[in-house]
Amino acid sequence: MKTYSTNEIYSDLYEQLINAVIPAGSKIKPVELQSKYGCSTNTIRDTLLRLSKIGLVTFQMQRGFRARETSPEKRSDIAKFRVLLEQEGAALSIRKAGLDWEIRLNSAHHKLSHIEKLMTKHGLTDEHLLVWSSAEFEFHDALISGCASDILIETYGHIYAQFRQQFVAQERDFGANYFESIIHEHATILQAALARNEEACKQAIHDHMKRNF
Amino acid sequence: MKTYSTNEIYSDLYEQLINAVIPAGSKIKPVELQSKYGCSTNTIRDTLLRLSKIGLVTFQMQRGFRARETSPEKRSDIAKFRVLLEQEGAALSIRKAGLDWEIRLNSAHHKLSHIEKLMTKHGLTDEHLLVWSSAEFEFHDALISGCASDILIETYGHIYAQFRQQFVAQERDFGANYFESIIHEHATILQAALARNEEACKQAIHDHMKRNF
DNA sequence: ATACATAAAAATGTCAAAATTTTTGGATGT
DNA sequence: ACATCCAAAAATTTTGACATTTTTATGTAT
Repeated sequence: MKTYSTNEIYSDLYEQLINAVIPAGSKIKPVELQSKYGCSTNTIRDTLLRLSKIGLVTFQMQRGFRARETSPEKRSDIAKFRVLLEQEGAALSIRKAGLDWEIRLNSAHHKLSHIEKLMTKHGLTDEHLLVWSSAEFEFHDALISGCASDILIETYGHIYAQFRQQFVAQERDFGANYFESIIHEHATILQAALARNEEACKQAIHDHMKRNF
Repeated sequence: MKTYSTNEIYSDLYEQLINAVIPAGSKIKPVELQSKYGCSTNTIRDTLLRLSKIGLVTFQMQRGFRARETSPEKRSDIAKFRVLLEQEGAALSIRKAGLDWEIRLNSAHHKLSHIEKLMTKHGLTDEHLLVWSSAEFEFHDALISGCASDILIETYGHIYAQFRQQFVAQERDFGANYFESIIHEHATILQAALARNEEACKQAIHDHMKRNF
């Protein structure tokens, strides 16, 4: 039986929350996870408190932990807030960042684009989806990485994670043209960013997300 | 000797961090707080993890806790980010909120205004500053309270706390005209909000904060 | 002096048990 | 049937001891 280090417990729970293996809104009881991870309930509690920092888990005194609730309103809320942060981060990057940012962004898009092509050619395995998921984050993260605001980047990371948590369980109808749209949207964002066109980039970010409003 | 409940420990540490009694950047060792609060180190650890959620405390595995660092760059960063969130929250409120929001905002301003008048008449006791501090938050919180975005309101709360932490220790030169300016700025924000003038309100929020950029 | 290795001390993390609080399920009365 | 109360069960929180890791202090070689 596999033994887990604390960091592995954290990562594992993170993954499960992001991918709705632990469904949004469900109760999380340290006692039940204890046996799986082979540690004390206290270590689980500790880890869940750390996960509550990024908002994947909610915590109430004497009432324990839950995977953050979801609802159509909450999804819309998160999506709109994500747009606000990403637009600001991208605009600041366009205004202030240098060549290194362009290179970072370009390379992140290249990687993402590569995976997206694979996914349209062959089907969508869970494996692929996992790789895509992290590549997509890296692209959006790169987009705002030139904004010179640590707090914006930090917050964006939390919100992106929550966004995943809220949406992953929902849209299981990845039609073929779903990914075609996404691919095009990412390209549009990249183009506008590299052209240093603030308004076009904001618009592209908005369009990328508007299906989730 | 006073005994503390866990919630009191949380509040007490919160206050100390907000008011830089625990200076920004300083190490926080559970063992040292244990005797003061009369509990085990683990309870302190638990509390500090909860405080790290709102960003007042940073945590690194195997390296414990620190009050969040400060620097001119970080202060500027937080101030600008706060403006972004508050502008958006206020704009959304202006667009969407109803009469109840206006009443809430007006009453929060009334309370704040009352305290501010007291402060200019009599001097600035620490007592006054504490009351003012919470009234100021309530005003800004009321301003964005009609935005219908839980995540924005939640995040704003965290950022406001961090803002306080970053700035309280710094500007100890509350000149007489410092508070006069603040009073005027709050009034300007209120006026623009009640007039449902989005652009004027955003401008007023920016002007209120720009000394901190 | 500087750098490096090592031992001692301090701080942090993990655990299992005990204490506290909340939740559950059934009995009672309206 | 519905609400209320109570006791049992379950879940959560706190504790103090122990294990691990990091930091500090000291000594040695370059």
